[in-house]
Amino acid sequence: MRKDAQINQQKILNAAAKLFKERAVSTVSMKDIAQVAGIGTGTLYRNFPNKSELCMALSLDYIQQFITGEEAQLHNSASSVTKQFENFLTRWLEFRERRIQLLTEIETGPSVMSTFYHSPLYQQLVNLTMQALKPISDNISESELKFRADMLISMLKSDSYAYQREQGLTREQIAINISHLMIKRCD
Amino acid sequence: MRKDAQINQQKILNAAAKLFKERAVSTVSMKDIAQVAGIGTGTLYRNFPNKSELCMALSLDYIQQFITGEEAQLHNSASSVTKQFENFLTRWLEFRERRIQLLTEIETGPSVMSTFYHSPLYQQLVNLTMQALKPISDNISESELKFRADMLISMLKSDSYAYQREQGLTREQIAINISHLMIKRCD
DNA sequence: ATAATAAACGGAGCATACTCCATTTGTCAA
DNA sequence: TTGACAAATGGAGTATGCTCCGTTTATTAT
Repeated sequence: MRKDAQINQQKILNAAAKLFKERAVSTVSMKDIAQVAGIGTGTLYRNFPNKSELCMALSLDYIQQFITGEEAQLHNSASSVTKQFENFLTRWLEFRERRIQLLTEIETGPSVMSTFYHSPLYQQLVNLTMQALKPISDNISESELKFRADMLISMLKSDSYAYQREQGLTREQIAINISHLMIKRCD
Repeated sequence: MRKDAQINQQKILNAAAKLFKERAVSTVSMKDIAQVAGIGTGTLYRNFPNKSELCMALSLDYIQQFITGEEAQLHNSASSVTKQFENFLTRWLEFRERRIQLLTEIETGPSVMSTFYHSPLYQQLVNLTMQALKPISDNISESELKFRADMLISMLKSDSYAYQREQGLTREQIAINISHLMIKRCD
C-alpha cells in the first residue's frame, strides 16, 4: 500500500470519528466526511465503499474491547450458568445501547448485510456468543450452536431491540425473556 | 377522499405491480413507477411516503392470503403439535422465498422498520405466529408469547434467512433448527 | 350555474449516495 | 537521477429518493 493512501485512510477515520461525536451519525454525509478529511469523495469511496463499511471500521475497536472484556468474565463463574448467561445478555444490550447509532448504520446499510455477515467483526461476535451459549446448551452439535448464535444476534438487532424497548420492556426484562427462550428448562 | 385521488392510487398500484413483474424490485425507481402510472412524482409520494410503504401495500393481499390459509390449517391437526409447528414454519419460509423481493424492500427500508412494526400487516403476522406458538408453549404468559412471536419473526427476516441459506442450510433444516430452538423439549 | 375553497396535482429542484476517468504522484528499476 | 508506470487522487457527473409549492380540479354551498 502506498504511503499517501495509508495517511488518507487515517484522515478519513479521524474525520468520521470527529463528526460522529459532534452530531448524529445519520446526519453526517459522506461528502461532509470527505470535506473534513480534506480529500475528494472519490478517495473516500475507494477506501470505504459505503457508509456502513466505514462505520464497521470505526466499530472494530469498540467490539474488540467488548469481546476481550467478556472473554475475561466468561470463566469467572461466581454464579449459576443461567445467571452468567443473563449477565452476558445484559452487558451485550448495554453495549448495543451505547453504540446504537453506529450499529444501526451497519445493520441497515443497503445490501451491506451481505458484507457484514462475512466480516471478521461478525465472526468474532458469533464465536463469543457461541461460548456464552455453550454452558446452557447440553447435547447440541457445533453447527446447531452456531445456528443459535446467529439467531440470538438476529433477535437483538437494532430494529428489533428498539421495538421491544418501545413496547415498554426494560433491558433486564428483554434479557430475561431471551434467556427463558434460549435455556432449556425442565421444571 | 376525492375520486381522482382514489383513481391515482389504483394507477400507482397497477403500475408498480406491472414493473415488479417485469424486473427486479430493487431496480425499479419511484420515478419509473410515476412515469408508468402517468402521474407526477409528487402525487406518488403523497399516496405512498416511500418505496417500502408502497411495497407494504402491495404485499397486503399476499400476506392476507397466507394468513387465511394458515388459519384454516392450524386446527386441521392431522399430526403432533411439533410436526404442525414445523409445517407452519416451512410454509412461512416458502412464502418468504416466493415474495422475497418485496419483503426485503419492506424490511430494509430506511427507518421504515418503525413504520413496519406499527402496521396492521405486522400485527396480523404476530397474531398468526402467536397462534402457531401457543400449542408448543406451555405455561407461558400472553406477553411472553408475544415476545417470542416477535423474536421468531425477527430471526427469519430476509437478511438472516438469506445468510443461513448461503451457509448451506436447506429450508427444511432451518425449520427444524428453529423448532428445536422454540420447543421446550425435556428428553 | 357560479363562486369559494379545500384537496390533489406534478414536476422542478434539492440532498445524498456513489461512479468515472483525466490528472497527479509515489515507487522502483536502470 | 531519471524515466516509466502502477496506484491513488479528486471533483464533476449520474442516479435516485424525496420535498416544495405554484397551479389545477373536484366538491359543496348559495
